[in-house]
Amino acid sequence: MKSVFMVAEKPSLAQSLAKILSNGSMNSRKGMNGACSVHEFTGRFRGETMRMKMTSVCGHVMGCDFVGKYNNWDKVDPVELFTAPIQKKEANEKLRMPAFLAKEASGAEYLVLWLDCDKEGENICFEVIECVENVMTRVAGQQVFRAKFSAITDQEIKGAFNNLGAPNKNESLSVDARQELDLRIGCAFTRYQTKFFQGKYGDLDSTLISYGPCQTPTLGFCVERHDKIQSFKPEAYWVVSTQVQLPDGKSMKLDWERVRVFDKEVAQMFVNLIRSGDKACVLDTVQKKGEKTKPLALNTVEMLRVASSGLGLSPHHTMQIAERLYIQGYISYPRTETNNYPDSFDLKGTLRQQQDHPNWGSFVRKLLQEGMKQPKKGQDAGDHPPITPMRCARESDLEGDSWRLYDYITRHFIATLSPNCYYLQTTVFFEIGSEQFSCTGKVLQDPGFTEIMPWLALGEDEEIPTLKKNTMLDVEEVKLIDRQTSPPDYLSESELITLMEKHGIGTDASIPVHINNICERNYVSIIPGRKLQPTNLGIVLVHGYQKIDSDLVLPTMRSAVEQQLNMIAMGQANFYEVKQHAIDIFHLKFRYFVQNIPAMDELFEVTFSSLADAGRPISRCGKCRRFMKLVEAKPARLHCSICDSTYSLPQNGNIKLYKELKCPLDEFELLLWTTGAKGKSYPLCPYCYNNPPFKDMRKGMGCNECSHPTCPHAFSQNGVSECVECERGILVLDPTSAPKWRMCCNK
DNA sequence: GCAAGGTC
Repeated sequence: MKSVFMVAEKPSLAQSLAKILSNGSMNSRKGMNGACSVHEFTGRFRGETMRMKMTSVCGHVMGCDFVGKYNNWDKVDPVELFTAPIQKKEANEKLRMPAFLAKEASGAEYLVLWLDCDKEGENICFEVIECVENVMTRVAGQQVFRAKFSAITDQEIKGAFNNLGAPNKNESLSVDARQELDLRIGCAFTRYQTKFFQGKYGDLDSTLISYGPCQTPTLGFCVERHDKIQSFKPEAYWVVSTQVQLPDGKSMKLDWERVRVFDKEVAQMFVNLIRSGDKACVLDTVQKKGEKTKPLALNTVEMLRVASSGLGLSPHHTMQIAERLYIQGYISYPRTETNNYPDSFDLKGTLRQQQDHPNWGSFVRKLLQEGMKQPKKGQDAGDHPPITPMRCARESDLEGDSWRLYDYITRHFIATLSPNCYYLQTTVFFEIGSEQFSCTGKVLQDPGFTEIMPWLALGEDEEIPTLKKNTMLDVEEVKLIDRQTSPPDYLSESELITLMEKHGIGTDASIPVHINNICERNYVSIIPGRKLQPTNLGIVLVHGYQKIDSDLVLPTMRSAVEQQLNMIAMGQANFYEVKQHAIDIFHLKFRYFVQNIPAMDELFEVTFSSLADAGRPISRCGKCRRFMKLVEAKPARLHCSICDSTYSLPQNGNIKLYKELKCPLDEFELLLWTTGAKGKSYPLCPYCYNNPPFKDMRKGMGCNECSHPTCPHAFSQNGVSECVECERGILVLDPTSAPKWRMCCNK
């Protein structure tokens, strides 16, 4: 019997697809890599009964990187990265994906690709083909097919299977081009900046001064807001505050139709005008029905916004929690752009799962009884259905933030099927001495969905009386109040997400990563209310780009590049030409940036202190015998101001002088690195650590004798260690025993 | 030690 090999983008999808295509009768087993499952069944394909095998990858099979020596920061000038050779390598070596695919596809006559229907998915199609084409059985005619589907429903999937096409090479090539561009540009700028500024300053407090086409514009948004705050000039303005007495004797404040004026004399004139009319005359009373609409079905970015502003959770943390809730079966797939339920979605069934819930069961039962409402019509991006609860969980089933996120997702889902919130709005218009005023009040009529999302509820009822036209009221007060305009606040995380989405910076899956990056690199700090306040480092970076080449930080840069790449995807432009053109432009931009780096450096100079001024003396240099300074700001390193040399150190630990012992090889004083909780420690020579003394020694090399992490031989990465025998001598690696190093005592 | 994009 012939066989068909099928591949989805992720394990969960392979399972759903196999279930549909096999009508629920399949044999499943774990694949050899432990991550992917294989589902087998028999079915009909091209008029024949065949063996079907459905499995998946885990996202991209391959990634790209520079070849060998170009990964060495010390041996390669970053400008070479624009022309350096690039290779594809396994995205995750542990998964052994190419081997797994080749093994499972072996002998199959047909390949059906069920990867996500976007450009990345198209690119993964060709990665899969590359892995399996040589192990398939050759038969006449088309052997490789592409399924195009827009929802994971019976009808859609079976329809796609009966109407297969071919993978789209152009779309895949546009992804190849993007990967290569991002790699060359990002790495060239990052390495250059990092080396330049870390070689000069001691208090940057970031292990990396990175640049990227997504992270840098993301930082740009935060600094833009900071600049607005800094350059804000408060302006004085005046408002007229008036109060009238109602027929029942109560007082009521009125809103001035002019709201405010920016000229004191004009304001005073209005006050005089108003005071000249002793009564307030009712011009009209208008009543209208107001409506607060329920939310759209939940997609990823909306979830991230709400989690940040409402739950105080970072996007990165939110995705980690959502991922876990998904794996445990509590919610649907959490990465989706779609905020419209597909027609086949079992809304009622999903709602019924929640009807016995202690927190919202009674609301759900009432909703089911009175008839749930149609959800609002949103956008279908063709990826996954909106994020919804998949089974009922109580507060005791989940912990802390997991519960809070599940609680939100479920309330949001219920709200999308609830009625809108209705209220009655009454506005009374007044005239006092030819100036107009009004007063508005809202009275709740039906809370609708706000009952399940109480934080969106209308405020307290503000009932105001309906007053007949021409009613005259006493004016109790006419006051001139002086105020000042206030600066905007720092950019909130949820505003940032909106800006990124609007400018096409990052994707639903990568937006949290970019935001996390600019926090971890210490370009911004999170202040209360999850607002992003740029640090000095973040500010001088962005201002520096603006001085040298503002394109580098412009939010339009990413979309401009993507537009070019879309030409490749649509077959309207040649892959090599477009890619080379973009590389050439950024190559020039890079050279220009390097030439003009003093413009950015001027900003660094006034903000940061030089390496020579930073740090505290700790140990003697083996060359000049003077004390070197330990620079403790990230990345921790040693600096000898006499030799003007910097020596990197192991990170994330404490560095102390080690018994004032000297390295027998180079006379540098030894240091002891210790790390907190587990109390790991080892002595090292700062020179040997950076310049391995023996051939074939690499940084971070473990024990080459027994590879045990606590074995004293593990110190071999530094070339020296305390002698385990006499505890007095120093062990050095014996190069005569290469390639198996051996320690020998110098005493 | 670099980017951004998939996903676990």
